[in-house]
Amino acid sequence: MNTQIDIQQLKQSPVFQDISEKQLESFLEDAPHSLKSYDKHDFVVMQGERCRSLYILYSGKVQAVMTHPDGKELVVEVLEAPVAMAPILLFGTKDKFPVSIIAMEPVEVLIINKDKFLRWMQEDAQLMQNFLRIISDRSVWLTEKISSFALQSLEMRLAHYLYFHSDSPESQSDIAKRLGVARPSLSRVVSGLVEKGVILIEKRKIVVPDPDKLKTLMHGD
Amino acid sequence: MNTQIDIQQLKQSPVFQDISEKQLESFLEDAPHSLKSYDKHDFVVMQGERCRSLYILYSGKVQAVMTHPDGKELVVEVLEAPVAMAPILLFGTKDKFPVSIIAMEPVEVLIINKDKFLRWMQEDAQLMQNFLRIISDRSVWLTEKISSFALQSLEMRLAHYLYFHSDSPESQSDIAKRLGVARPSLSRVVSGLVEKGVILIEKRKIVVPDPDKLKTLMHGD
DNA sequence: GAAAGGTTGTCACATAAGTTACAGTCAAAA
DNA sequence: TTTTGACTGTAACTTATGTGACAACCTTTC
Repeated sequence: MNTQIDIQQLKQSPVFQDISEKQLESFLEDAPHSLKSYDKHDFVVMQGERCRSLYILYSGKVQAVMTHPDGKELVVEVLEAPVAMAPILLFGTKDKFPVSIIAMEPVEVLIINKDKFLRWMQEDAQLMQNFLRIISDRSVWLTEKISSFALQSLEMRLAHYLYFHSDSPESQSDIAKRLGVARPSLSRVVSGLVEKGVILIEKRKIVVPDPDKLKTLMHGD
Repeated sequence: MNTQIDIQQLKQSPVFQDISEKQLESFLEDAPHSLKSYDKHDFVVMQGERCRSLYILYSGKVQAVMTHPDGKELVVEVLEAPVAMAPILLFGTKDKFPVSIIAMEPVEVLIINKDKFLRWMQEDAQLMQNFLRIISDRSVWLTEKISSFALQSLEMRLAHYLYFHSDSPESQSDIAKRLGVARPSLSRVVSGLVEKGVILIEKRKIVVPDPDKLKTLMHGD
């Protein structure tokens, strides 16, 4: 199977950090791989689906979403190309996606044979190290996320979120999904922060004049 | 530094699964390591502390606890020897413990030089694979945990907890800490389950006559 | 420019969980 | 046995968040 992959593009991904172009190129020539396209709103992967390949987001932007039987949903993270999509599943005991992956815009996904990749990784110390760093950092990030859900109020979580996403143009509905709360609940807390003078609303967009004010709210007043 | 380490004991740990005794022995002879003892209630590690060694719980039982400024706390997990204590920190970008580790009984911790261990891991494919499996599985577990905190009611989480811990003799206060809620709130939900006939209380201990009944509650009625 | 569809603010109400307090019960220690 | 301390049930009250609904507004499309 041969597709025209831009090595330069791929090299930007943390998985291939400090891997030479030559190596990457020769690996791709050797390993079976394919490039799949998806339209906006398509499900790239459904929660619970089996996975026995390495998925790399080659272009575009996707959401990782957890859905619960009763309809509630949580947007766990947003991924932008180029980045590995579920590195955990390569080595874990379970091989089912814990989240659904949904295209937020037209998207291309590079699917690479798992066994070939494993072998390559065992030969290339740098690649292995990249991989270990990625999933280790991910674990730390997940642990902190648990802490925020279990121990922090919505106001703290919103402050935290805005502090790190002050520039992004997300709607309040979207932010609500990322924080796992109902939209009116979020709106209420947003109004609260406006009254406190921490944020302002301009043309329906949340503006943060002074991020330091948010910081004081992030760990409890 | 030489301490009398029982190789048999250590071999039971998932990190050293399918590693031969000989190898383990010769590694320990080569690598600097030490064995530290802690009493019940001691802090083995404080949240935020730096870590540049491999910590292996050699004997005893510890809790991993997250504490928040306002006093709320969450017992993230309970670890029983022999098991690696913070495998994430070996390869991640951050090197600070995201949780405190507290001894639940007298405990011994084996502290091994990180660089030696890394080198060993790069030489031994089996060890590397064990390690990858452990942190991958951990990520899946953390992801599911986030889902339960963000999307599930306390009743669902309690049902889930009891389903997997029906035999353990934990007090309600302890369970409350594991679920990250106030003790009276948990007591209320426990009473609710008793009324529903799903569990019963015998001598202050929660008894689960029929785990299948719990299962139906785990994912929302 | 009108229509359609999505986004926001807000309200009234319902439910879930936190807080504080206190009394009853059990179990270990003296 | 008595005492002490920890654990439990529960009550009254507060606070946080969810639910459903609606009108106002903005943006895109026709």
